[in-house]
Amino acid sequence: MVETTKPRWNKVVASREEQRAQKRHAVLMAGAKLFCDQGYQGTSLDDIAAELSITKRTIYYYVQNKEEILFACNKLGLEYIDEIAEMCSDKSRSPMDRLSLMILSYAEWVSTDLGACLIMISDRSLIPEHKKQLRASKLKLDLLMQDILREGFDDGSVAKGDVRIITSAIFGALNWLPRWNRGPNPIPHQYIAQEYIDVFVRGLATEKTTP
Amino acid sequence: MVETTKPRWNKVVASREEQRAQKRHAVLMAGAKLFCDQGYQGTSLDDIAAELSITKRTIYYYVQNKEEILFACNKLGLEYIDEIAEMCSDKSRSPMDRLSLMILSYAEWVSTDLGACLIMISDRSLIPEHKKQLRASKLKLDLLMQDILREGFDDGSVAKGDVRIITSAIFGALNWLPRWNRGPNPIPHQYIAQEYIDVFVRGLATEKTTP
DNA sequence: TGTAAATGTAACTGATCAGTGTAATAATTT
DNA sequence: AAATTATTACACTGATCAGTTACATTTACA
Repeated sequence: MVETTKPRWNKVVASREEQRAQKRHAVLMAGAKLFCDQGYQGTSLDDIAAELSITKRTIYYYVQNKEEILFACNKLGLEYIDEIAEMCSDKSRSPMDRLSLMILSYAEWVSTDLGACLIMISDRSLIPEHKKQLRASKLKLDLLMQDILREGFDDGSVAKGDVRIITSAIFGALNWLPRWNRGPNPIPHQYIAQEYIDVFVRGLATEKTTP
Repeated sequence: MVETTKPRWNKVVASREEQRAQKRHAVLMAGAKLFCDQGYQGTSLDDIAAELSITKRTIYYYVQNKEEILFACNKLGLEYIDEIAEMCSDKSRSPMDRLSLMILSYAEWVSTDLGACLIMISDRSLIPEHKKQLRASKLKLDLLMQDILREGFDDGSVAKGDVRIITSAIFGALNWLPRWNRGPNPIPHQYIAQEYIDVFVRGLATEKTTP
């Protein structure tokens, strides 16, 4: 029997403000994890409180309401998306290189609770204003990927096709990751990403078909 | 202003038993549609009733409870999975052919409400017994795809790789379809499937990289 | 025409759950 | 020590919703 240690507040030496921020963050992380495991509507604030061994009332000391937890998780998740986008915008690298980097770093991100939460949990529970705020950021990587592909078309390194569809295939494969590779013993995301890169870049066929 | 016609009962000449079956089916289809759009927990039986312009009480004339609707939808969805599996088991066709056929027919299936429902709605709301019943069938196509890939390895037509991961990439891309291609003007699934086949079979690179 | 199946009405139960009110008590800062 | 901040205990409201009860009405079939 394994003793499960409840992740209580992170007791550290820090200013009140810092502590407050850390504790709020702990609420968000617990939320993200439970939302992924049980769905947003399937997770009660008492569940989140129990996960942190605190009371529901305390949660309301850090957030206004449940929706704010989901929204804040999504905003946090998108911050890393921005980092990936920046990394993959470096035009000194070849399109294929940047595409591989994108798959690699996106696979890493989507394996975190915040990433998985953003991917798996529908934004239908967010208020319209928040939904709107997130939509643009969510599209960012998609458009960047499309740009990279077009550059690849232009310099001849990428076989032509419909960028929207190719992009949806790549992100679809990656977005599906948290649905089957969560739990106690996930396959390392680096390994998966490398296999995905292999499949998407070189394809399954051993021989190029003659057109 | 467009007049939206409520899809009421299908009034046809049929025996009592047939009508009963048809009406039950209508309940399931309405359920699948709404579950996809609003989630299982986000859909009330009153929603389903409203969709059919009937009362909640009538729904209970055709099903025992809400869970039964989801379970029945999933079982129906899996029936088509079985058909695909059979089609793609024809060993007289090449592995690559069967792989393409699989992508094509799976893309079609996942574009239906029943298919999308099975893919998008977590089975966590099902009772354990029902969950167990479905799990095996869900795995069927996955294992078949893995077999096809291994056959391709053996006859040299498919480049070697980790079958579990390759399979997850293909099904991931396809399973993601209903998340972005639902609504009033979906891109035809045949078109998407063909692009996916292109990507997965020949890959994105124009040149094979020298190992 | 009479019987059984099908559907509606409409109120009700019981459970869950988001969010609040309040007061008491810890812990931390000044 | 006093003031502020953090946390608990706990009961409560109001809403939603699955599932029920019981009766009336309609439709189809024999």
